[in-house]
Amino acid sequence: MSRPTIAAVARAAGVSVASVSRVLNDLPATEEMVERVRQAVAELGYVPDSRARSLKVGRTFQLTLAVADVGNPVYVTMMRAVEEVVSAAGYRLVVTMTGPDVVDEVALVRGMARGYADGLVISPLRVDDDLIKSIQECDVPVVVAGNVPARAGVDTVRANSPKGMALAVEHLVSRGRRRIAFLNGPADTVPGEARAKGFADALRAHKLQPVAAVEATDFTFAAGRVAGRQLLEGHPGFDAVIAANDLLAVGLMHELAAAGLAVPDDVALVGMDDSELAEQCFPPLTSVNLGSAERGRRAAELLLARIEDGERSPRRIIVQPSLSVRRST
Amino acid sequence: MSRPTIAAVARAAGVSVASVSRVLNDLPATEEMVERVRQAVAELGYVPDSRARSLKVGRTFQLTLAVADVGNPVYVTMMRAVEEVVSAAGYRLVVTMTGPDVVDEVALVRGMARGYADGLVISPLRVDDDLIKSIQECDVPVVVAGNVPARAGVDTVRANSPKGMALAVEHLVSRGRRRIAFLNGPADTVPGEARAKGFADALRAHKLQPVAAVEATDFTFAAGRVAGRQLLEGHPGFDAVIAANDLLAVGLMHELAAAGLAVPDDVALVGMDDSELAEQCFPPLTSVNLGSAERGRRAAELLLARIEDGERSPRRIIVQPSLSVRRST
DNA sequence: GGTCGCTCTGTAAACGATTACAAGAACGAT
DNA sequence: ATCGTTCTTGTAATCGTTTACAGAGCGACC
Repeated sequence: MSRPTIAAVARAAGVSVASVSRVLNDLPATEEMVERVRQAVAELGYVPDSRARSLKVGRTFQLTLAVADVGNPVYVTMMRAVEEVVSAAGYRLVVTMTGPDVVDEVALVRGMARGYADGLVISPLRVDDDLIKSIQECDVPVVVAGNVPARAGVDTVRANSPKGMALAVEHLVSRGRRRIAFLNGPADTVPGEARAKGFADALRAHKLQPVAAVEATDFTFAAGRVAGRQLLEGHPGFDAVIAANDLLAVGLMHELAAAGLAVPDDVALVGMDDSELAEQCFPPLTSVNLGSAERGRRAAELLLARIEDGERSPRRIIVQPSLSVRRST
Repeated sequence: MSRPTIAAVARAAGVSVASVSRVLNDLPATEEMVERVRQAVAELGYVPDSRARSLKVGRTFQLTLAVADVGNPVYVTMMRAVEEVVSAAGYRLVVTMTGPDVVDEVALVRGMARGYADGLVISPLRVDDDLIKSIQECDVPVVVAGNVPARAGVDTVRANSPKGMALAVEHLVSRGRRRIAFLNGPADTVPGEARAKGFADALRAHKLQPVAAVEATDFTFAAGRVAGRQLLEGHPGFDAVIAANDLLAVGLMHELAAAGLAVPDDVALVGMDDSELAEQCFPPLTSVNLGSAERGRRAAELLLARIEDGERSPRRIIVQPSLSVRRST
């Protein structure tokens, strides 16, 4: 009833299990042996049990990418990049969603230990000591796509949000805008915090005062609409808005339209992430490219390198941003 | 150096491995035993090896969802729905990308056998005999979110594309449009074929002639733009377009704008899938809701039920569409 | 007090693969 | 003919769990 095991194949072929295993793993064997085993395998439709295999050899040839929200198109970009690198290296990529809570992430990292995958790329929204501890204790390599303290001693690849903010502000200023508002995501998240600080610094560098700032409850379209409405009600005097990601920007865009404000004529709008959505929305959104594809690629490479050599000193890579100018500014 | 095993815990606690296992699995044991084991586990930071565990118990408590393209927002909806159901049942969900080729799907299904997961939901773009065969031979349950022949005898959940097309056409007709064009995806895919047929039938039912039809090379935004351009160049005489999915519709929307045509005044536009993108784009897109969330949910339920009882007769569920009317019509 | 029954714990056999080791075969050289 | 080398194959140990089975302890009942 149940699927054949290697023992069944051995019996059918009239050889030992060791020989079957050898043939299957391309170890030296005679023509005839190969032939007999191949035939028995084909006949029985034998497929090796990867659990047993990985128990013995200690590797699963699976890598995991954990992201908070698959609905965020920036993760799609990252995912594609990671997938490309790891599959070229002979691994299978599996993606899991963690949700916005840090406890889920900790549970994931803990559970990852021993068995599910040979490594993990995680892009956490919020970072706390528990998470860092669980990463350090994890016995499979973990690389963080995001910002964790250097003293944590883990491989990281992160974006340069402040520089990205500077690019956005500079661009708006060059377009003649001076009254710049800020639509942030939750400030208690890693990107939220970084972007708030980056925004403040960038304005200061241009000797500008922030006109208004609101915080959305999430980095989502729906939260962007709600927060966008707040922005419009509270502080109507801006001529440009920078949003902490593209989803928020697009949410705001809808509220601007509802309020009868034209983009970019009345309000110029800059998003962040330069995700597919920036291209797809209308008008196409000027967006700060924080290098999500490159971050994904580098993170994957870091992971593979660490799997290769667990003793190498941790690297911290910072990917530089660029600006994709489109019609919204 | 390496992580502690159950034997190390047993040694540290001064008990047998069986007792440790029992405590960990909540089988009856004395207060004191539980206490000693718990302590040793905490001390050593022991985490059971899930490979060994699943080798023994024959289950991994992982389920896989395989989709062609994570960039397509319709899969995001489906993913969320599947995730909700399976995690409520105590499984972890992993997502893998197959790419557009059927050979990748076959390889995935074959490889899934024995070990990686306890079940699979697959949403194939293209179906051939090899794929069906691999599904039938797979020794973990597979449910297909899509259309496969009934004689294949596999659990399926599919959308009712023809009915969806009928809704779209009906709606456009009620809005006074008669010159309806069709922007399809690749016709050699399962949804492409179904939608082409549905479109033809729906027009016939209203005694209308198709004004124009083009095929995009993919169900993507970029392909939608290219095909949208063809549509505009070749056949300018339409007052409405139905697109085979939202990404194509949005791609076309950009080309319409570039050509100076207003949506919905000059051209009414209907998408399909009612994904998040339909809400996010501008103007918001009227879209046929093919029930992706419900399909995901039902597919996950089917999978769980079959894991429970492998002998039940295969079900074929058809989810009915509805229309989400927005400003594009 | 002896026997029964019950509960708890330990020993050891799985699960299905890989692989170290040893034994046997083949073959050429002396 | 004997020996040594090389190549192939088989036997059995192993990976880290779970769990069937048996033994030990102990209170209760006749």
